[in-house]
Amino acid sequence: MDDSSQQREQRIQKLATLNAMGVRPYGARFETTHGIARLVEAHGADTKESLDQRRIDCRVAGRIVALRRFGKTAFASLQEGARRLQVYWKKDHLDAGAFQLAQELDLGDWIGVAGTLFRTKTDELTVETQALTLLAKGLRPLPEKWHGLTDIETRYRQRYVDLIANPGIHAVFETRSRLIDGLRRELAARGFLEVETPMMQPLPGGAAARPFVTHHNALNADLYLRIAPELYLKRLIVGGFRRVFEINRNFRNEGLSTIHNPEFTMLEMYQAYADYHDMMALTEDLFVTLARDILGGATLEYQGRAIDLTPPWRRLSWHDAILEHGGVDRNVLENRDAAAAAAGQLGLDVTKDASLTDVLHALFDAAVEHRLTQPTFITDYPAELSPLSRRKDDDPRLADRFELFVAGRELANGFSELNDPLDQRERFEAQAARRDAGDAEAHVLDEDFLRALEYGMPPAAGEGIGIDRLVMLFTDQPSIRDVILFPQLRPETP
RNA sequence: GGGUCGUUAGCUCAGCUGGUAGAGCAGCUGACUCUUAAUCAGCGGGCCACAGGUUCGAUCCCUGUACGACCCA
Repeated sequence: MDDSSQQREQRIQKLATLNAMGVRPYGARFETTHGIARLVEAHGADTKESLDQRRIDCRVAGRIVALRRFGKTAFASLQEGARRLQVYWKKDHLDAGAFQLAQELDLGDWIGVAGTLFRTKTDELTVETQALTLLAKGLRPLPEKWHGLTDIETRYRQRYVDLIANPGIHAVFETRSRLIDGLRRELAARGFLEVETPMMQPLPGGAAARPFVTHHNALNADLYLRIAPELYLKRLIVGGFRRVFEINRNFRNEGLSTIHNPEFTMLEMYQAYADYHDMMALTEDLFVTLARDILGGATLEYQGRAIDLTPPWRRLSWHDAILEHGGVDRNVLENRDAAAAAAGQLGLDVTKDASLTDVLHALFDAAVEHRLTQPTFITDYPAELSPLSRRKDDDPRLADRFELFVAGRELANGFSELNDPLDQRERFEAQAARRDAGDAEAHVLDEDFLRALEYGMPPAAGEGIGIDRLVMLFTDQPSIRDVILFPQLRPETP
């Protein structure tokens, strides 16, 4: 961490020079009249004549990201966020101290400039500097101006450098913010109340995943970072909230990949008296509204593939999807051994005690998921795989459930909520049996949740939407690490 | 967890069949009062990821480790 380089040493030397000049290399307050983005927005279209006539004075601040000196004059590009503004100074128009300071400036330094707007003879909007303030001296050289920073590891570990060197990154996170903001706004407009439920839970519930464990000293109790807020949000439906949602982090103790980060952001929403068809319609409505808002239309391109979010989206049952995309014979859906043979042909490992549903589940993941490019609701999951979902009235082996796939990835999971406390207990017990058989991801029986259901939960539908994956889709980013500012990496070795 | 690939100057990258390392940008010195990958002249900067091994000799070959990327589970 304390790596030194020639350039860093030189810049530390410069601090002494600056001090000797009476310049504080780390300034305090600096009043600006404009942020660079706002100034460019306000005056980026003004003509040379108009600027010369009006003599617009401004005070701006930014990081020097380019510096072209010509002896007694210089041009610098100041960057603030993703935007740049050129400033110009010449010896004649600065006092001696300011010019001396200007001679000591380096790429990466933060400066504040007071001056007048004009256009250069190449017609670039520029601030003619009258006063110059050093706001912060940079001690480390910036990445190269042309190729920038491309080393992926450095980009994630030192995101601050990534944001300086690749200002386009700012836009991804601006879109992320607008997307989350838009979801909050749209849900509020539909009568949903935003709530917060525990991130630290005595029992990890609401999803099939391994949790992180932590310990509370004063309570002398282990707690789990939540894998989902589901069971708490449903307790709120029991308590009489009609429509609630939560946007927050979930934590799952599993491997990392381009679509998995151990902490990720999830929207979960619950609507009393509704069913899973209502949630599918709501999802279509939310997505297309956000797309029009943020992308300007219902179509987008993701990694070279055109995707059309215009509703209605295709609905396809889980079993039909396996038939359609798995290239398997219909008897595979009913015959465990035929299914195992089909799975074997795809190179999947099938254990002896895997049930028909387990094998079909593996087939679905391997053969179907990545083929679902256009938005598709896969419906009617096996109840066996859906321990918190209501059973279908006409076939209790299936659940009133859907998952949404776009661009070959699961983006959402929703269902009509199981509100029969006795059935829920049986489902938990079946999960406990799986857990005893070695399935570390099986659900844990939550007595308090069952107690809540026994007070009566109105019929309700709920859904979780993976925000990070949604942002990936909207910003055309290939990896979840590109939409999380500080993705999880192995700790840096010293 | 398995496989493949990568790690060389601050950054982006070369480096042949094994003979102790190069470029561009950045930096330093000088010239230059409207440039924008400014230009011109000169100069510095390296634990070649780390640890072993083979060899007279290793950035290069072999083994292991660390970190990363992608694919698979």
